[in-house]
Amino acid sequence: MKYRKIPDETVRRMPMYLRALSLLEQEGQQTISSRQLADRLHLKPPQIRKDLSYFGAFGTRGIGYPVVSAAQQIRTILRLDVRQKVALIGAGRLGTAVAAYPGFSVFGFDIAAVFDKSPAKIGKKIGRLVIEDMQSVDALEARQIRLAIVAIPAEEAQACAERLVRAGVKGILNLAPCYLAVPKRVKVVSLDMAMALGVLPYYM
Amino acid sequence: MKYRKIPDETVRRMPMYLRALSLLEQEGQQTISSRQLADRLHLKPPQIRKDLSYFGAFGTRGIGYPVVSAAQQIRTILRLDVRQKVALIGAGRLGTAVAAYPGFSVFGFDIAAVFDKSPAKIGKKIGRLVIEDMQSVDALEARQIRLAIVAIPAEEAQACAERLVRAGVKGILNLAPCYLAVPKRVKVVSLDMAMALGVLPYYM
DNA sequence: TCGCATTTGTGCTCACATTCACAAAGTTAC
DNA sequence: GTAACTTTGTGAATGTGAGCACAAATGCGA
Ligand SMILES: NC(=O)c1ccc[n+]([C@@H]2O[C@H](COP(=O)([O-])OP(=O)(O)OC[C@H]3O[C@@H](n4cnc5c(N)ncnc54)[C@H](O)[C@@H]3O)[C@@H](O)[C@H]2O)c1
Ligand SMILES: NC(=O)c1ccc[n+]([C@@H]2O[C@H](COP(=O)([O-])OP(=O)(O)OC[C@H]3O[C@@H](n4cnc5c(N)ncnc54)[C@H](O)[C@@H]3O)[C@@H](O)[C@H]2O)c1
Repeated sequence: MKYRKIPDETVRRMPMYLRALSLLEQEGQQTISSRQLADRLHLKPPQIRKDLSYFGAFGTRGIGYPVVSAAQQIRTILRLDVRQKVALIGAGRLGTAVAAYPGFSVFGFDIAAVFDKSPAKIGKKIGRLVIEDMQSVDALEARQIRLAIVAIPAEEAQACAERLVRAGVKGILNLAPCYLAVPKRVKVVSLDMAMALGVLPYYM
Repeated sequence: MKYRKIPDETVRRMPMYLRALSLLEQEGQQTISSRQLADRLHLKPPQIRKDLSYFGAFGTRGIGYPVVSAAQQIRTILRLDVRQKVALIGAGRLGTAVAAYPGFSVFGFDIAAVFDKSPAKIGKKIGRLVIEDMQSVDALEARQIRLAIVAIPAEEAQACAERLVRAGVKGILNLAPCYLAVPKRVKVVSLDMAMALGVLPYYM
C-alpha cells in the first residue's frame, strides 16, 4: 500500500490488538486470522486487516497472522518494545489503586515513581515505591521518565500538567475530569469515568 | 433543523457540556456563548452549536445560552434529571476508589450498592455501604438499580455482565480490560487505562 | 426607530473512517 | 501438480462527523 497517514483511530486500536495477541501468545496459539481476531474484539475483519496493513504486510494469505511476530511488530510500532517508565501524580484513592495495578505491564509500562503534595503522604510507601514530594517532579528527565498519569483533583491538574511538561514529560494519561492545555508536542489522553457513565441513561 | 439521527459523538459530548454548565451555574454566570464554551472545552464553536441544536434551539441569538436552563435541558435529554442509582461490582482496589468517588454526583448518580464475591469482604462496610454477596445482584430490578460499574478481573467480567443483564441492568460502565458481549438493548461503555496509556509512546 | 454588533442555527462541503468486494497469494488434499 | 479452499491486502464505495460561511434573530445605543 502506498504511503498514507495513519489514522488516529487505527493507532488507538493497536493496543487492543497487542493485548489480544499477547493473550494468544500465552495460550500458545501460533497464528490467528483477521476473522477470529475480529470475533474476539467485536470488530469487522477488514478493519483489522486494513489497520495492520498500514504498518506493512505481516500476515500470510491462506493462514492469518503469526501471533508472536505480529505482537512483536506492534510493540515496535507503538514503542512498547522497550520498557517505559511512568510517573504517577497523586497518591489518593485512585492513585493508590493505579499504583498497585499490574495491568500496565502487559504493555511494558513500569510505574517508576509516585508523587503527592500532601506532607502526610510524602515518605510513606505504596507497594515498593516511596511517595515523593512535588519538587522531585522537576527531575523526571534525568530519571528517563517521559510519561505520567495524573490522578489529582481537577482544579490542580492544569498546573500539574504544565509542571510535567516543563520536566520533559511527553505523554500524559489524565484521570482528572478536565481538559489539559499542553503544547502540541505533548500528547494527552483523558479518561473521565463520570462522563462515560453520563451517557448510559440516554440509551436506556 | 429537520429531523436527523443524533450522532453518537454528539451524545458522547453532552455530559461534557453538562459538566461545564454545572460549573458555570455554581459560579453564578447567567449565559455563555458557544465561543466561550468552546474555549473552555477546547472545541470549535460550530461543533457546540450543532450538537445542542440537535435537541432543539435553546440559545438566544446575540447573547448565547442561558446557563441554568440549558443545563436543565441537557439533564432531561440525558435522563439525568432524576437521580440514577448505580451498582458497583467489585470492592477491590479500584472498586474502593470508585465507591468513595464524589464525582459521579455532578451527573446525579448515586452508588447505591456494592457487591463482591469474596467472603472476606462481604458484610464489611465501604463508606456508608455494606458490601453484599453476588446472589443479591439478582434482586437489582426490585431496588430500581439499572446501571452498574464493573470493577472485577477481566476473566470474571463476561459472566458478571450476563448476570447483570439478567437482573435487568440496562447500562454498564466496564472498567475491566475486555470486551463485554451483551444484548443490543444494553449499552456498554468501556474504559481501559492500560490501553489509553498504550498509545502515548507512539506519539512521543 | 434604525443601524450596528453579536451570536445562534443550519445547509453545504470536505475530511476522515469504515466496509465492501475482489485479485493475489498462499495452503491443503489427493 | 493441480484444483479447491482460505485468507490477506487494498482500491473503491459508502457512511459519518467536523467545520465553514452565512442568513436569521436578537440586543443595544443613539
Ligand atoms: N476515586 C475515583 O474513583 C476516581 C474516579 C474517576 C476520576 N477520579 C479523579 O481522579 C483524581 C483523584 O481522585 P481521588 O479519588 O484519588 O482523590 P483523592 O482526594 O483521594 O486524592 C487526591 C490526591 O492528590 C493529592 N494532590 C492534590 N493536589 C495535588 C497537587 N497539586 N500535586 C500533587 N498531589 C496533589 C492529594 O494529596 C491526594 O493524595 C480526581 O481528579 C478525581 O476526579 C477519581
Ligand atoms: N487498580 C487499578 O488501578 C485498575 C486500573 C484499570 C483497570 N483496572 C481493572 O479493574 C478491575 C479491578 O481491578 P482491581 O485493581 O480493583 O482488582 P482487585 O483484585 O484489587 O479487586 C478485584 C475485586 O473483585 C472481586 N471479584 C473477583 N471476581 C469477582 C466476581 N466474579 N464477582 C464479584 N466480585 C469479584 C474480588 O474479590 C476483589 O475484591 C480489573 O479488571 C482491572 O483490570 C484496575
